[in-house]
Amino acid sequence: MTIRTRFAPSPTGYLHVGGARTALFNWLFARKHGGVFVLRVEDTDEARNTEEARQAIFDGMHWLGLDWDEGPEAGGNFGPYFQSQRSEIYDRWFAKLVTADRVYEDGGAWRFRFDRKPVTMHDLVCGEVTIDYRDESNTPDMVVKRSDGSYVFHFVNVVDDLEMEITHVIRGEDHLMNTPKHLQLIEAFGAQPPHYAHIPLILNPDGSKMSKRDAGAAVSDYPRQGFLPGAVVNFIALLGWNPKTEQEIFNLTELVERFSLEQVNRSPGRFDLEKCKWVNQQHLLGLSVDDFAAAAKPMVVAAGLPIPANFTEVVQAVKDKVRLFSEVPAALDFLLKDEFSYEDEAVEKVRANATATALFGDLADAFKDLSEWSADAAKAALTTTAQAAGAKPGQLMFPLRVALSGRGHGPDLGDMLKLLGQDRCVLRIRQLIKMI
RNA sequence: GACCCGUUCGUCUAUCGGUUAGGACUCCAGGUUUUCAUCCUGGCAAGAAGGGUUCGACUCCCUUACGGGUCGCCA
Repeated sequence: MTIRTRFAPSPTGYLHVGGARTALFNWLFARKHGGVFVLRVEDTDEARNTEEARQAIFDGMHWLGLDWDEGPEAGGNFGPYFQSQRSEIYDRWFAKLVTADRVYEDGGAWRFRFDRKPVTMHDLVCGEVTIDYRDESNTPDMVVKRSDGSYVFHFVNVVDDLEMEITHVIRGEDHLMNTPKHLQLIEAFGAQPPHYAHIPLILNPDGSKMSKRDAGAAVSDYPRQGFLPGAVVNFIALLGWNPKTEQEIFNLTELVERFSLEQVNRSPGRFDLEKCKWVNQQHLLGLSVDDFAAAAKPMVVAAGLPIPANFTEVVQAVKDKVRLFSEVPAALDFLLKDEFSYEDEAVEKVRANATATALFGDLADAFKDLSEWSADAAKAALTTTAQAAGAKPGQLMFPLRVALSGRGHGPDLGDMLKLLGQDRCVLRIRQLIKMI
């Protein structure tokens, strides 16, 4: 039996991290078992569907690297994969309900008559859950066909999972109470239900439900902020699932190898952006300089900074010092232009450093007198200047860093000396002298 | 309100009756780096509460509290 999973978003808003994780778990499960991952668009709500939303969801899936074997763009033998194009199929299944006398008209709509008995589901994550349908007040017969003739979610969702031969339905816990309804429908059809696995929801840092507008909610924000897709996948995979090892950084292949539904947690997790950034940094560390430069370039351009011929070299200097691509422009702006800001705190430290204030003039002169400029030559000049005054070279290094970059943190000093060149270094030291 | 599900450091989590309750993020303190970052070491920090069961409970059961979910001609 081939395992078949599906992700079934409705195009009524952007792809959010909860949906992305649901898609990811379905994808991982299918890949892990050599199965098929289906994308189905649940666009039965004509009033709320938008083409933009549909596109945003596809873009998000592509960006995350979650390719689907069947569905829009991919084709397949169980199409069409847009529910709006499957009316005839639904009509056929609805007729079965009519024949079996399981639906009745109510105000122009059709309701499904529940079997009044306890219904137990065997969830792969939640275990056994029983809902008692004898309590009619709590489980009123549900509408399956609207008065305008269209079908509602519960009906089309169940029919399509059956029609598309889905073997495992992995979805958010918000669907847990829907499942007994779906089981009743499937029983009325005389069909075999798929396996179900309900995964816990993702919450905001404060524990409230994560929804539109919340920070980190939209998948489309991640490329904008300079996250790597692999890092986002890594992070959301670990939210509600654990690999039973102390390793925390995984690529997609490793996640596929390790994934299993038994290791999915039961309780909702809060989204911690700080840890997500850390995961991103870990992934960034493993990137080649060329790949890093290519990804950072658009950010630098967008910040209005010039792209020099030696851009890759410049980027190399900050590569291992940022957690996000979006931090790159601010991290190297002083290397690409002469106007940059000074951090008060850093300048204050230099001002308080008597050795620096006393020797800065000599250092600028020593730099200016060098016939050949290189990081090593400049460092040698710094050492000579310091020792001539009976000071340690190290005492001048932080002040020099501030003079060259305006800040206390940044690239390696040697990289800055080399990239800025002789004239700029002399100029910037003299500029700082004036400020202190 | 009714019905479901859940509850270990601030956060993500390990533990499947016997542990000094482990790891990671964050934060703090050292060290490495003559500078910055990386990195290394150390530290702060947890079983919601109350009852049982048991020789023994974070682990099993009950109650309460809290959190989340669901109760649509939305999906």
